[in-house]
Amino acid sequence: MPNESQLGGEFTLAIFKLNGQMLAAGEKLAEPAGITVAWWQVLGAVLRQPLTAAGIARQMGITRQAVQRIANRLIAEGLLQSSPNPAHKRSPLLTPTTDGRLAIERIAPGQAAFSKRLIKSFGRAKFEALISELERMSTTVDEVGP
Amino acid sequence: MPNESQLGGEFTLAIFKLNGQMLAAGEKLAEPAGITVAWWQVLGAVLRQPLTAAGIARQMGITRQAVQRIANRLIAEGLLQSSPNPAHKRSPLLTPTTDGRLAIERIAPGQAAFSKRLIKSFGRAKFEALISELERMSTTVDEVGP
DNA sequence: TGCATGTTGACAACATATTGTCAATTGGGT
DNA sequence: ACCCAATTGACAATATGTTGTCAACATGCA
Repeated sequence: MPNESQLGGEFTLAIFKLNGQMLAAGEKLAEPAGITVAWWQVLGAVLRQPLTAAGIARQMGITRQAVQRIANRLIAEGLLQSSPNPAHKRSPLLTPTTDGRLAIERIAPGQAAFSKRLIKSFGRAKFEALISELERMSTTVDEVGP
Repeated sequence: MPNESQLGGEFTLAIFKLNGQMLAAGEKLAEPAGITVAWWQVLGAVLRQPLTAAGIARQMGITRQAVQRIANRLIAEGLLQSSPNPAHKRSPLLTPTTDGRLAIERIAPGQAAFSKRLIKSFGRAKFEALISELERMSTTVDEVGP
C-alpha cells in the first residue's frame, strides 16, 4: 500500500505527463495552420468578444506580460488587430483579423476529430466523469494549500 | 449536452489548470530549500541511482538539452557531482552531493504533509481512482493520435 | 478639483524548454 | 579491423513564461 507521499508524487507525475501529451497534441493540430498553441489560445480568447491584453491574461490565468508579447507578435503577423478602447486610452481592444479567424477555422476540424476519437476510445461517460473529478481536484488543491 | 469538441476543450483546460496548480504548489514547497521545481526533479531522478544527463532526460520525458543545462547549473551550485562513467567517456554519471541530498530532505516533509492533506480532503479511494483514470487517459491519448 | 490607488503597456532580466547543428564517442555489422 | 549509425554533450537560436520597474492612464474619495 503506497504512502501518501508516493501517491501525491504519482498524481503529480500523471498530471505533468498528460499536460505534455495535450500540449504536443495541440502543437500537431495547430502547426499546419502556421500557428503555435500559445497563439491559438490567445486568438481563441478573442473569438467571441474583443478583449484587452490584460483581459485575455485574466481569462487564461497567466500574466498579462506573457499575453502582451504574444499579442504584439500576432499583430505583427496580421492575425490580430487592435481597435481603440473607449474605456481605456492605453489599452486597446483586440480582435482577430480575417486571417486570424481563418487560422482558427483551419484547426477546428482536426481538434474536433481528435476530441471525438479520444472520447469514443475512453468512453463518453468516463470522460465526463474524469473532467468532473479533475475540477473537484482543482478546488481541493486550492483549499488545502500547500 | 456538450459536443465532443467542447468536452475535449474542457478536459484540456482542466489538465492545464491542474498542471499550473501543481507547479505552483511545487514552487512553494521547494523555494524554502533554495531550489526550483526543475532542480528538484533532476535531483530526485538521481537520488536512488546515478544516471547520465541523457538518462535523466529519458526518465523525465523532456529533452536531454534541458536536463543538461540544469545539471550544469546544479554542479556549479554544488548540489550535483559528476563521476566518470566507465561505459561512456563523454557522459559522466551524476549523483547528488551531500548538499543536494540535504536540499531534497528539507522539501520532503512539506511535500508529504501536502499530499496527506490533499488525499484526506479528496478521499483516498477517489484519489487512487483518479490516478488510475489519468494513466488510462495517457494511454488513450497515445493510441488515438492526433 | 485634487490626490491616492489600482490598472495597463513597455522594457529588461531571468528561468525553462525546444529545435537544430556539430564533433566526439560508442557499438554493431561486415 | 573497419565503417556506419546511434548516442552524447556543447553551443546557438528561438519560444514561452516569470518577476520587477516604470510611466501613463483610470477611478474613487475627500
